Amino acid sequence: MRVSREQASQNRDRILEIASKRFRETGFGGIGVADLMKEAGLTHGGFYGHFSSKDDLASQACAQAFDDKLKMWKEAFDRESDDPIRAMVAVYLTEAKRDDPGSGCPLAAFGQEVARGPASIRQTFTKGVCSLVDVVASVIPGRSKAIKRRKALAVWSTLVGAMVLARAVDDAELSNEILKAARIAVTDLSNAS
Amino acid sequence: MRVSREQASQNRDRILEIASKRFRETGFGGIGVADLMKEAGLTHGGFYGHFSSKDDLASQACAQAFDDKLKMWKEAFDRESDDPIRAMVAVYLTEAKRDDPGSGCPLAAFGQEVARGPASIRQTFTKGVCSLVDVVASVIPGRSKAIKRRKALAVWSTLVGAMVLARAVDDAELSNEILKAARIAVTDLSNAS
DNA sequence: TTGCTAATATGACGACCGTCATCTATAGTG
DNA sequence: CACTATAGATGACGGTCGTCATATTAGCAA
Repeated sequence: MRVSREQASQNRDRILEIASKRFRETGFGGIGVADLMKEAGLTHGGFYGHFSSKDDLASQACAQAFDDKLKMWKEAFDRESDDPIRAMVAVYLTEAKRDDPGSGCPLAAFGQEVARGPASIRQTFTKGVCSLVDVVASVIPGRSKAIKRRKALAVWSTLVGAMVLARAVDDAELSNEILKAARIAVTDLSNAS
Repeated sequence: MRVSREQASQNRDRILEIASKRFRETGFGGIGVADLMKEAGLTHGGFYGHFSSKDDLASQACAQAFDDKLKMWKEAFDRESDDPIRAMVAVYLTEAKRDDPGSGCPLAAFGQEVARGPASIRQTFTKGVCSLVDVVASVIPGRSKAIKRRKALAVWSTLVGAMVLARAVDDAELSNEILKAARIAVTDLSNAS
């Protein structure tokens, strides 16, 4: 069943897109190559024509999630030039985002698994962190570059921690409480001296 | 090879202790029942005499990690009654803790996996979160109970997010930077109006 | 149109893992 | 001391998963 070069390229993109979403939902170990391919409308055999291993796919899927989010935040900050951090918090720390990890933040989805995973994925993840930190640092109010960067790191830490805890917790009320507390904390942090 | 009741009870405790440590290092899925038992000096066969399933062990190991940490923080806050949050940050957000997840915070170790895991573990985790939040809320300076609780939730979010990111990242300098930024942010947060 | 190549399908292999049945030897009991 | 209940050992079963060998089909170049 050979397909056209264009079709094959589209298939590859489709696999990546699906993997990027499903890995965020289930973790890298939570879904297998065969299921991923089935969701892309293919069988597992052709996988290794596109990727050299599952780790290779994981790394590329992770990179794509970061690229998407990087673009998203850049555009959001271009639109909301006054109080961008308040706008960011209002988008990030929502129940909707909490309940839809598949289209959400790769930091909150992959962090712990990346720490235990292979070097290739850690590299990709680290690059993604740097990019996201830079984007936020560029819109943080502050006197010096160093302070802006320091605050951006703290903002991401709080966002990620709150999202991780809000997703892990069993109690909807507590979960919402966590999101709200972090919204206030991040806003205060970015506006503090 | 029957052993004394006391010995059997010690064996059970030993399995739990090892699981609590190794699960924090590798995640629940990162180590198998057989390896866990081998580290306890036993074979895999006796496992189901002590626990009804691996999930059961995971839940109990998670609970034990929370109990340990709860006791640890209570004692620490009893000793350091002035500026307890500064003391907490100085203990939690260190390179040593980052590099030794096995004896570290269950929130930073299990969060993402718990969110995707079975209900039993989520329940245990949620109870642990509540306890840890309460302990920190009790030592946060603040006017009202509600504010103290809100700040405690934000403190934990920042601590967990910073630890997750610091562990995931490949670059030692960036990792230390994250820890430092979070130390400052948490201290400021607890002292803010 | 013909022949070659590339993309995917089918199927299998080996490894790992959770769980359980069965066996054994010994601690606890009378 | 004899009996029995039980902790643990041995080994196996079934399922899942990553990976690869091979077959098949059709795009693409001559």
